[in-house]
Amino acid sequence: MTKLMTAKQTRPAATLQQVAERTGFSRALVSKVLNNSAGNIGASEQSRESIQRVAAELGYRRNTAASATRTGRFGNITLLISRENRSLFLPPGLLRQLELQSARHNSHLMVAEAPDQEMTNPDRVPKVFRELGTDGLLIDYCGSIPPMMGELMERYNIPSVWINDRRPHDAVYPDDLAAGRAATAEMIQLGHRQIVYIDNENVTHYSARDRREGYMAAIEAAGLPPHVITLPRQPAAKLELFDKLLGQPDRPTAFICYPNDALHALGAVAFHRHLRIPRDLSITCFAMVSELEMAGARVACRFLPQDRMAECAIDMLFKKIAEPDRILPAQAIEMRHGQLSNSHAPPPPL
Amino acid sequence: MTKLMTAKQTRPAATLQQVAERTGFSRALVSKVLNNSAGNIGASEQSRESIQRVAAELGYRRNTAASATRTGRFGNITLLISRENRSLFLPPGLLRQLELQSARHNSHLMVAEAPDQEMTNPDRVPKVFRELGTDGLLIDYCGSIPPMMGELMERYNIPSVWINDRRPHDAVYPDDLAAGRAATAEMIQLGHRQIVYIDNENVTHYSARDRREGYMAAIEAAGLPPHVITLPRQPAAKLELFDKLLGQPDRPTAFICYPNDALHALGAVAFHRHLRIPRDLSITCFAMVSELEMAGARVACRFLPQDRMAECAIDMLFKKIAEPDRILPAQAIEMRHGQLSNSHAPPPPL
DNA sequence: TTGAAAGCGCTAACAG
DNA sequence: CTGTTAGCGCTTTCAA
Repeated sequence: MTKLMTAKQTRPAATLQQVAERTGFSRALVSKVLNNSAGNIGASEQSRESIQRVAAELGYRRNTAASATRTGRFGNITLLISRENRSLFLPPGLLRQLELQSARHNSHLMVAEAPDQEMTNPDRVPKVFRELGTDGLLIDYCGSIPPMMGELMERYNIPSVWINDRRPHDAVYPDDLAAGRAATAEMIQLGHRQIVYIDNENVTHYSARDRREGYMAAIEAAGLPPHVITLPRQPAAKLELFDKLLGQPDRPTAFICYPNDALHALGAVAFHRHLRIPRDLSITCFAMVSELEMAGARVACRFLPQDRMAECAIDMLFKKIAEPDRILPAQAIEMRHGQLSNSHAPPPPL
Repeated sequence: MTKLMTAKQTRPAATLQQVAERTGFSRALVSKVLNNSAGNIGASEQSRESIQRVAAELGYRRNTAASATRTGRFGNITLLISRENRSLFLPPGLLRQLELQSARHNSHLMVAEAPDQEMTNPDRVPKVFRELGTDGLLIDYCGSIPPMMGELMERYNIPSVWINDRRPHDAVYPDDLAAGRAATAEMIQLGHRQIVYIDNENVTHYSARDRREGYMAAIEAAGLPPHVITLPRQPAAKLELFDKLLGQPDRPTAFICYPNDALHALGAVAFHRHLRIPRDLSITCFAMVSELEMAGARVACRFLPQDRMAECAIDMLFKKIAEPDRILPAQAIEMRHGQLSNSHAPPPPL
């Protein structure tokens, strides 16, 4: 008689077998009642009740692994994130929304780090590639995919959806172009003629490029002079730059920028020069939240609705899992904005 | 005539069986060679080579679920995060470090949201509780645990480690008390006598309390007057407050604060009043990075080393998984700091 | 409406 | 060193 070492650690959890024995029904029936979510007919009202009662009593929990072994569905999807910072975009809110949406599909969410560019050692390939254990991949990897990873993905052909990367198919990303254009158009609409776009210093991501291009498109369509500034690195230099800009007689009246360093340096200078938001200066910025605070003012932000993004991506992925061969068109998510009146007003008479 | 390949099938990766057939060896041997990470003796050099070659050829990948079914180990751990924002602390860096450490143990990292306080509907209990499918739980839930969750955890008794919550056992958290004390002590050491502590407005987390207590302890030990300020909500009010403070003849010379709103409002006012950092004003703050930028200056931060935190937590969890009954003492992670000289100096002669 | 039986793919014990 | 055998817990026919 072989004694199987069952990992004893975790379980006061009963098995189907045990529930079956206690109720007097077969495992098959018990399985149907407990784990067949879709209208579990095939058992009488009485039997069902009794089975459910006993299962609850015994603390039955389905063994995910066994179920997966049998059905071929693992009941989880994997969020693949880049190990390189510049290729990663994962605000906590997005992660949570992804989890939420994943749970709606009764699926777990796993997180795995994608291998580095230089990785070649097969031992260091992440488990998600080495083993067969996930139903689909949500790839959050902006920029170029490491060659090895591409190979692996081709080879194993796991249903995948890309987020945050502009690809023609199987992708979901924010509509940064439209966001940049809309942000600029609003300023123009209000009457601004000197609209400065402040670029994020160390960003290579397509989103930065797209937003700027949106700005350019709107500016050019209105026949206005474009004014794009790349922020210097030195903290003091930022202040100097803004101070010079705002000290001109023909100073800019509107700014579009990324948050943090740029925004706060601008805020400090504006405060120093007694320029009030939005009376003397209109500002908008891109962020993950609807508004930010900046030296005495609230600034309306153009932000990505993370819930929409997550819902779209996860739904697409499950469609992909259901029909792996079908190529799905990419979806651009429209960005939203906070209360514009907080930081938008017509330009002051100069 | 072979059938045309139906477009990209989710090719069922080869099984042990198939590799066995192709090599002529038994499944058992093949399994030993391919999946027994620990020095796979039990097969001759030749056999091993042949098996590995064929496995690679056929694209064999172990089926995680089947393996788990057999061994009772799922090969994943779950990060349980709170659905309520105020109880969640999960900077992206921490998530990645957790994944990294998890991978070191050859384990996947899953993410699940903990149920709300009021949740009672058993259908909405997350899958991680409903099913048996994870080896351990990393609980990131600061504050009081929802009663139902407590019940579930008691009942199912999954090996768990708490992060970010001060518990006597099975927990890993930043040493905020020491951080608050150290931050204050450094200022005192430099000769500051008017040291202001700026509280985070809407924080109920123990960390805020601990840091403040650390401040109080250091201040009292030095026989200095404590000065704790809670920031007002209105953006303009913040500026006013700082302006009043810094306008006094006997103004504070050092600040300890949380980043963002407080820091930037302070920065704007300091800039306006021509107070330079650190010549006229010393500042330190708590953050997730070693330094922050603030109106023309770099501010040294006291920050949590996320890699240490993750390593500690994950190692503890795997210890717990190995010996579920053993109660492990909690670990406080010492916080680190950036380049102090950037924002620390002796107080100016007033 | 119920149950018997046949595996899913893998691994561990035990022989040879 | 290698193969045989017996399951892990679950789901799915198929028959009663």
